[in-house]
Amino acid sequence: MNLKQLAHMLALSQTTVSRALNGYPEVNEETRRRVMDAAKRHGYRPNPSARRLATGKSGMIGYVLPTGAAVDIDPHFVEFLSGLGDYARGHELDLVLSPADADDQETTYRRIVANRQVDAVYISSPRPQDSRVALVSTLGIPFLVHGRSEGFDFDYPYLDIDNEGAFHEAARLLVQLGHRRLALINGDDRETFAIHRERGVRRALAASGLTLGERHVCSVVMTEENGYRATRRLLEAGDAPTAIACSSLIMALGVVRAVRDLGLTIPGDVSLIAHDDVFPWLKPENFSVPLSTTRSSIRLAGARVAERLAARISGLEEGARGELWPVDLVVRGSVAGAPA
Amino acid sequence: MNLKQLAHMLALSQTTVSRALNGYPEVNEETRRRVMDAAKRHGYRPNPSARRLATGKSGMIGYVLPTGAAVDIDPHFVEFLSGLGDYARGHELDLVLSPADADDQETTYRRIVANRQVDAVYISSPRPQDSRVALVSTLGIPFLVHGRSEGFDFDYPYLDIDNEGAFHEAARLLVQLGHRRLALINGDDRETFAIHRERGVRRALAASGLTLGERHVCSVVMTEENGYRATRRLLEAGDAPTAIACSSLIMALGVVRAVRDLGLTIPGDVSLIAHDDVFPWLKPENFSVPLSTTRSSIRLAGARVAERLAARISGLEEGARGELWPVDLVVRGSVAGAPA
DNA sequence: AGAGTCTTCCAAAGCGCTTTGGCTATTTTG
DNA sequence: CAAAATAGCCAAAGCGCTTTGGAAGACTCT
Repeated sequence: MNLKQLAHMLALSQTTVSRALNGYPEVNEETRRRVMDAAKRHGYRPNPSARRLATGKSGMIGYVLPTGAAVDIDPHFVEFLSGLGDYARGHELDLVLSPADADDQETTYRRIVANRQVDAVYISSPRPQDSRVALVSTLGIPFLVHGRSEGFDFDYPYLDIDNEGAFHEAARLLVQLGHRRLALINGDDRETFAIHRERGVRRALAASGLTLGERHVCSVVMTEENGYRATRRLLEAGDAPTAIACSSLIMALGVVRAVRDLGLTIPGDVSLIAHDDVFPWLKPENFSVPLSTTRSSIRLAGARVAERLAARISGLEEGARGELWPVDLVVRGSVAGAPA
Repeated sequence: MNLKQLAHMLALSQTTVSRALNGYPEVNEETRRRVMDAAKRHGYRPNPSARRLATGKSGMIGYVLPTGAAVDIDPHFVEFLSGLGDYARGHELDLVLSPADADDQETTYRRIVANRQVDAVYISSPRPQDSRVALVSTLGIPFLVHGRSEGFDFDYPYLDIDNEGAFHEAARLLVQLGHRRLALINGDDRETFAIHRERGVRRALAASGLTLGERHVCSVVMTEENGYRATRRLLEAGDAPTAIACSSLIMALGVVRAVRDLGLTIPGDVSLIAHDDVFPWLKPENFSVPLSTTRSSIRLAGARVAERLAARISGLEEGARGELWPVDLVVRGSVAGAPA
């Protein structure tokens, strides 16, 4: 059942039927009702390929997926995806993932924009001066950054959580508890979120005249193993920290294991606060010692990103609106006063 | 730069240019060279929307993503996706995720097929008599099942790992070590993989005249917390098992925590074998006691699924070819002889 | 009553590609 | 050497939708 048939069956022109269905004003309400009625009755669904060719709109949002033999997709991605799905479902919005060589994403961005394969894209895990952000904003496709870049002379729309604030709060709490030597086990410090977190910790320390020792901050891919190694290194050194801030729950698993392996305890010897993106399959309250966390649901962020992208596509949202979500600090058993 | 312009510039018809580029035989090799050359020089890329309208092919593979407030996407998915990406990248294959209400995926399948939005789909986490498999095979779109369904009177193409064999081997090893009371902490037993694993364990036990006690098998969503709870329940009961087979590394985290909480040790009091899908961020050898596992890379499976789907799209693969991958049993420190 | 304004509809021209059905040389065949 | 086959190209017809530029009729206004 296509437009032609439907129009013929209604003894109307394709034009009128098309306009009736798409809500154009120049069609009699009575006629519109007839058309919509017939369309529903015959299960007419406009062919998206055709509509797309005619309008250039695809009804999809895009994501360039960095891949490569040495590249692992972040497990956070799946939760973010759940959120996207929560919104997209029921809005007939599909998501297209375009895998690209992690070292050359530009080609892919250009392709999907030139081909008008998607109506909007989002960018995640941005870095300062992220070339994707610059590229996409010149390409002129609606987009949204999940996270923030930095160092541009232009603004752009984003959704980010207050990483700096979160880690500032976390570090401030630890300092208040008497800790003088903090360590930060961070994610990849080429990414903005990690930079912001470090900034937060440093700011809290500075407020009490403290600093983050050179060897007390490390930046690694967020795996359990890396959390373990970093912790061993920190705690086996001379000026071992008495408190650790950690950028992910998965790394925190490694931290906990390392502390135990060394015959130390949390929070007796070491206090620990980690960031929690709220996974259904790994919860901080279920750690052997319930973990204090800075908490922000990445799934909710995914839903909001989808919602805003949809708004941008339909022109409801414009401009470089930035949205910064506060982060909860949830205190549980893994923090205590500094050991004597 | 579109076909028309390119044709005009070459003083050829669109027909000839199109045929030259698409490798049709009825064009002079000399001419073809000229055309391809010009196309490359001017960076001509056929408009996919137009091609799609004309041919009905989209160059994308589809996946219906079950979503819902109570539905969590499996973290395994992200690794599978990495694998898909590994293949798809460089083949200009995009992946479209169509979020659907988990309780009504049929509508979405029908939509993407009717709209010819994708050239092929894959189905994951199938159950016996899975309605998606039946549906998709009547809809007549190329597809591949990752995992297996059961109980159909027709065959279908799939890629699965030998779950039964894997858990059979694991259980057999435990029995050989003298264990008499095994327990299985399984995933959702409405899914085929879980059924097969249980079958494998039972078969191994039966071979030695043993059985899997009713209360020694449990089926839960594979989270750390559920692994913990299941283990507590198992070990605190009267006829506590001396060995546990566990369907995922994430659950195994909970198992380990529960064992420790009860003041028991692995493998002194309890032996443990878990299934490992090979995550980069959580490795069995890094558990406090290195974990014995049945190992099969889900990422490799993802790549193979993409490869086979591509083959099916281009007609290189046909029929109901099933592919069953063997699973490695990797023995590490978490298993030992049964306690006296 | 005539001019001007709405309202409601339509024919036809795209969008950019693939594919069908010829048409003209050129080569092969009996 | 005439007939048949082949190679190489093209014009035009789709694919199914949106949108432009009218046009016909109804209505308002002076």
